[in-house]
Amino acid sequence: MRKLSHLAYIALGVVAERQPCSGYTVMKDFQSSSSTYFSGSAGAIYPLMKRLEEDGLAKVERTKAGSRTRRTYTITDKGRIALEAWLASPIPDEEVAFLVDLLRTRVLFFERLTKQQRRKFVKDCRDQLRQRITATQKRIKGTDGLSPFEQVTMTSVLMVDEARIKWLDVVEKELC
Amino acid sequence: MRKLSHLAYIALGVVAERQPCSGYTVMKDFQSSSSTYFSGSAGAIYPLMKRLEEDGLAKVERTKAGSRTRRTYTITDKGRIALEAWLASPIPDEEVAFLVDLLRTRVLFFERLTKQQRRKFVKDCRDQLRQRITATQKRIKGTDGLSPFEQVTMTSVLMVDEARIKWLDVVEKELC
DNA sequence: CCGCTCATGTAACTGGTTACATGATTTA
DNA sequence: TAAATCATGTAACCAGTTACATGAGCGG
Repeated sequence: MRKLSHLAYIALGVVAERQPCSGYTVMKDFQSSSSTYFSGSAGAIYPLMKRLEEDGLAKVERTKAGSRTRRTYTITDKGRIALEAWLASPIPDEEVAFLVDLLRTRVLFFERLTKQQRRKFVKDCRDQLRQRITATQKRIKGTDGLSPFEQVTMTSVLMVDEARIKWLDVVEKELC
Repeated sequence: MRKLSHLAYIALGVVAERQPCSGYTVMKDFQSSSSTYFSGSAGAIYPLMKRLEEDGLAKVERTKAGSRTRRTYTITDKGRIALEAWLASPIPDEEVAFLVDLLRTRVLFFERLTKQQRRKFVKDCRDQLRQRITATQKRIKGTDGLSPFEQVTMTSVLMVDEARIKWLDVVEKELC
């Protein structure tokens, strides 16, 4: 069986959680996720769902709706095993290290900015992060029916954003 | 002019910093970077350098070395303007939000793991993060000739990793 | 019946990836 | 002089992206 991408594993996890569900459900899940790494575009999800089915990780039930086929996915035993193996497998160092932060990247080239520009950058980022934090807090408390797993996942976003703000203080102190 | 990718801007920044330099230098810079988002593969960098030249953002000086051509890049005025525009432009929300954390993703599906497996996950992650922190600290202090910009950038990695460890404490408390 | 959301899909593209190949130069 | 590293590149591939198209079904 071909190696699964991160997108594939996450999609499989979504199916496991929300089954029986449509590709559309999976797509919407990605789109409403607080992480923006995957856009959750139709062009990514629908072919992926097909692949999951081809690989026997999910099974699909087809129903007719007028001229169209409606597809409802459920996870198979094979899919469950693959998902759990992924979840329980030792996390490779590269995955632990796989962190992207586009703010950090820009500071690498701060040399080319004037102090004013740097201060503006720091201020803007701080404002945006604060907004994001408030929004995330609201989402954690406000959304009912949020599983503890989803809550803790969002807490991660919160804590990392707080760390990023603290880091901005360092940036300001050291480089402005 | 075509829109530049993140990789392109970063590469342009590297050229600006290290010029005159070869594509190989840029490649090695990516590979030794503490961020693993880009692999810095030859297949990405060399075509990219060509694109930068085509777009007039970098200029290249060709010298002969035996049967091969050696290329030395420097940034052009146009390139400098593009780079500074990128650096000084307001950071779009999506970029602030563009954070990937593969540990977080897994916890989303923690439901499928036993408490033991969860504890193991937390322990493993914590160990790996601690190692990473130590390594990063060493790199900050140990590497001589590290610019303050590079130092602060690495500090970001440090602070975020520390936040991730604290988050793991929450995971343990709430979910194990 | 209009507009919105649910739902499914495809075509063209893009910007990466891995893997391979090979020559030049330095150093032990 | 052999091995390592510097240096340049390409071919095949792949998993995403955007943009487009279209139909079903429901509420006002």
